[in-house]
Amino acid sequence: MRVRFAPSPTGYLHIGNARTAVINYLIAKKNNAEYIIRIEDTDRERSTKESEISILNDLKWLGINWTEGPDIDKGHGPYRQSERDEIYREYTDKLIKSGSAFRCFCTREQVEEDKNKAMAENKPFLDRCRHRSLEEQDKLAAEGKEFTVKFKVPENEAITFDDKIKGTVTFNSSNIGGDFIIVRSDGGPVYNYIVSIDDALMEVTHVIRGEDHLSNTPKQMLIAKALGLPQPEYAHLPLILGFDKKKLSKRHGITSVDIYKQEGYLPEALMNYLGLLGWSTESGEELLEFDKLVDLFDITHIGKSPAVFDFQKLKWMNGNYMKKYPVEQLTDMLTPYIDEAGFSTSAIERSRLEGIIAILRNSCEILSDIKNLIGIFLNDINEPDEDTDAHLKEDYALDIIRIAAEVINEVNETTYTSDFIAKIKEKSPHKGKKLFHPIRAMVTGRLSGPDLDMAMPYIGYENLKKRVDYAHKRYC
RNA sequence: GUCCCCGUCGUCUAGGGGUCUAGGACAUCGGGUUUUCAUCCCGGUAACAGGGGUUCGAAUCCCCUCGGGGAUGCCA
Repeated sequence: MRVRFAPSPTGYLHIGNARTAVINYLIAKKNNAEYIIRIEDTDRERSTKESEISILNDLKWLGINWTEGPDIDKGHGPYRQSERDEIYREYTDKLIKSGSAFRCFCTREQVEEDKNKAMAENKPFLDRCRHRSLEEQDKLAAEGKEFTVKFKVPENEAITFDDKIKGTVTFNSSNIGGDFIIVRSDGGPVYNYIVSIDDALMEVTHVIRGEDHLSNTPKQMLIAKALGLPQPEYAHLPLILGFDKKKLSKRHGITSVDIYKQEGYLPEALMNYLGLLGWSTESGEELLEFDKLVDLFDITHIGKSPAVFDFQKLKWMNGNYMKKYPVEQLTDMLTPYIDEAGFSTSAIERSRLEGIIAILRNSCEILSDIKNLIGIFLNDINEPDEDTDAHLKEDYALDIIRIAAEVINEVNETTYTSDFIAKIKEKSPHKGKKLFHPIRAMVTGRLSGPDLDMAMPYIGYENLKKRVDYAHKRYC
């Protein structure tokens, strides 16, 4: 069994494509199959080397290890379509000579007009160049007339295939839009054409791709048939949608795998989420590490309907994967984000850093969450956010601030951790929420956060005093 | 327009004629723990797109409508 992922290097790795890559990978792993990467860079205008590199990097980061690709040629290369022109040219000649394809010299306007006419009459579009003889075509071409090469679609022929996800799908050849371009006027071959050739030549046995390719499948089958090439099995994955049920795009949130990486999502969480999207396990278990995911995966379990991408659930999953790491390792993972927040981790004692992270870790769902939390410990003073500010203006909060301002001078470096809160409690007319919430707000600058008793030792007496004094000055 | 695909809680899904007063997860709400918030534990709200059939019986089969998506000459 051989599967492939064929990205087009015209941008970053999109989360929807990543899903396709992941599903292919699960299948490959499950069946011990070869996993081929093929770069579909036939769009010369938009394809870039940088984007090929970034896509490949993102795939690696996700944990996908291909067995064949641009960097690993096992005799089926080249693995970039831009390097396979000779191969395609040969097939194109073959198709033209056999009459399965023809050169079309019509202008865009002419074709548009003909198409509209056919559409209006509800008849299949037949290209006006499709009957030209080879000699005639040669003559026109020799005259220097611009042409495209088109595949001659047979009339009224049933095209059926058994899609592994969608079931049996049938098209009528008269209904797929008529003769279609396989080579552009600039000589560049078109996706729908060479995908058939490459899949066959690379001996791909199972084509698993997005549903947006479903309507292209009959064209590709026709090509393979005309060329006498083998047909792969097909499976079309339902699309991933945004919250408004429209195809997932930038306005729905993050769609670039690279950004997920930057924001501190873990590759194993993304793998889990993407791999599980569209189906569920028998037990209902959802937190599945890679091996288990592979073990339980079965493409026939994937549903037929599109799925809305649930960012919250991904975060939930990510938080769960973060919990699996020991503090030491998690600290290493978090360090870049703490630095990014403007603190110099290299200047902080390691044991102190790990102690802080042990306290903060449960409040994080993604690595970058630490950026908003770490200031609780590392800042001298934390400016209260809007809600906290409002809270600190309450009468009971003001009482607590005044008391704290006294108490802070009654404790010292060594006693504050146990006595600061205790003494406030003694003097306070308030208890419960009206006691602890103001303390939290005053000390951390926010309404929620880690357990105060746990946090105190890591805040330090000096900073505590600064914060109390600041609050006293600001609010009283 | 035409062709193809799809339609169960807000979201991901289980369920393939009776065991469905429709199950699980995320989110949400409530309770408990925490002398505070969060975490954690427990519990609740919430769905078969609509209409016709077939059948003793339909979320499950068929048809229509509606809705969404995709393809339909030089994106993949």
